[in-house]
Parts: sequence; C-alpha cells; structure tokens
Amino acid sequence: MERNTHQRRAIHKVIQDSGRPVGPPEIFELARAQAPGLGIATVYRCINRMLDEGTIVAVDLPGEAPRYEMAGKDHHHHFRCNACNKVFDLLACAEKFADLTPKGFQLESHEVYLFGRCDTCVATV
Amino acid sequence: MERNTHQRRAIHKVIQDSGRPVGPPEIFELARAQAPGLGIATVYRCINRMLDEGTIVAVDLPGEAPRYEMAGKDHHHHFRCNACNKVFDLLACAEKFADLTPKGFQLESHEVYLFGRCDTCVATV
DNA sequence: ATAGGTGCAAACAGTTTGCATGTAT
DNA sequence: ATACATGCAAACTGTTTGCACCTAT
Repeated sequence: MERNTHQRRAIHKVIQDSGRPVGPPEIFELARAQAPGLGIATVYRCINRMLDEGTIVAVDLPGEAPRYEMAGKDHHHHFRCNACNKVFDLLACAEKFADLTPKGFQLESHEVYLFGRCDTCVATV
Repeated sequence: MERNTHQRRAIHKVIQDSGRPVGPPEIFELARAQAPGLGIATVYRCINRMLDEGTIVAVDLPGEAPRYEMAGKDHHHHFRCNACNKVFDLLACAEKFADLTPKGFQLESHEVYLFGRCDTCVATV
C-alpha cells in the first residue's frame, strides 16, 4: 500500500504548484526546502512512481533533460523560452498533420514544440 | 588543418548514405565495418566536429538519444515509426504556428514530430 | 618532421539500484 | 510490528577527455 510521506508530499506539491513542466534538479531543489535531507534518488523514485500511476506525464523537449507536469490536462504542446529556458504550456492545437504524413504511412500521434521568448524575456531586452 | 582519415571518411559515408537520421551506436557499428578497430570516442569526436563545421545537424526526438543527418536540407520535420523506431524525413511543412503562440511571446522557431507506422511496418501487420 | 587524429581507459553527468536504517500504517 | 520508503553510495549508460602512440600532410 502507498505511503503518504513527507518527501512524497513535498515532491508532489512542487510539480503541482509550479504550473509549468519542471525537471528533476528543479524538483529536488524546491522540494528540499520542504523536506530537508531529501535525497535525489527519492526524487527519481517518486517521479517514476507517479509516472506509473499516471499522476504526472513527461515533457520531453528535443535534446533536453525531461521535465514533468501534472497529468490530465487537455491535449496541448509546449513553448520553450530561448532566454530563460523555462517551458510553458500552449493552450490550443491546430492539428492538421495528415497532409504531412507520407503516403503509406499511418499517423498515430504528434508533438509540436515552439521556441522563442516568453513575455517576461521579451520585456527584458 | 583538417585531415582526411580513414575513420572520418567511414563515419561521413555512413551518415551520408543512410538517408535517414542515425544515432552514434548505429554509426559506430556501420563505420566499424569500413574502419576496423574504430573506437566509439572517435565517432563522438567526428560527430561533434561535423556539427561545429555545419556538415551535419542533430535530430533530437523527444526522450530519445540524438540522431544525426546531413545538413543543408530544406526545412523539414521527422516521422518516427513506432514499430521499427526508424526516423524518416518529412518533405513539407505547411503549418503556421503563430496562432499557437501566447500573447506577448515571440516565436522564433518550431519543431514538429509525427509518430506512427512507416509503410514497411504498416504492410507487416 | 610535425600537427592533428586515434584508441584506450579514466572521468563525467544523469539516472537507477542494493542495502541498512527509518517511519507511516 | 512490519512492510514500505528513504538516504547513501555504488553501479550503469551515454558522452567527453587525458595521454601516449600513430599517420596524413
């Protein structure tokens, strides 16, 4: 049976409250504030368990370490700021990728990533 | 000045001839056939040099080890077969992602990945 | 002859795992 | 009380680097 430990609560809260996909180092750092002495192994173990449970989903940007966000959101994609490297959720998805699919191929899913500058970093030029 | 070594030629040829993005292990394996005794470190060193020179570009699929393909192709994206895990180039990119970009954000580039089954794997059901 | 390249092994970074200890139930 | 969870350190994987030897120029 699953236990409701201090560490697990801290990690869950960090992912839930951040409002954008966060990676293991950031989770570790933030959760450690709530749970001093927290080990990085526990962060990874919790992440993997939450992935298995379906509580969170991985947000894998091409060429970057994985980030995680709460599961259950509507179909959406992500925007990464080239200046601050934060990743944000996009709300809509204008999906018409059928025309890109080669003849004879069967399309099952798609991923879209946008890159640019977030509003904060646009302002701070 | 740059030297034209046996190993470098083999690695270049593998990437050029494969016709689809290939990763270090595959490059290593195939190039080793041409250059026996080839070390994995050399593969990585050549890849990094070719990236610097702009001879090849990285194809980073979300959550997967990087692959590489020859540079200089037109703007395009990639399709990964969920069955054989091979990655193929897509020819066109008809999308306009401006409407996905949040207000105040500045769009600089985008990546699109399609997933499904390639023609070979569709046939082999 | 010599600058640059290679192979090997050690070093690294990110992630996972074994084990003894700790703790929620 | 005990099964599950944690922290630490060691193991592992993919990539990089130091160094002595090698080779294209």
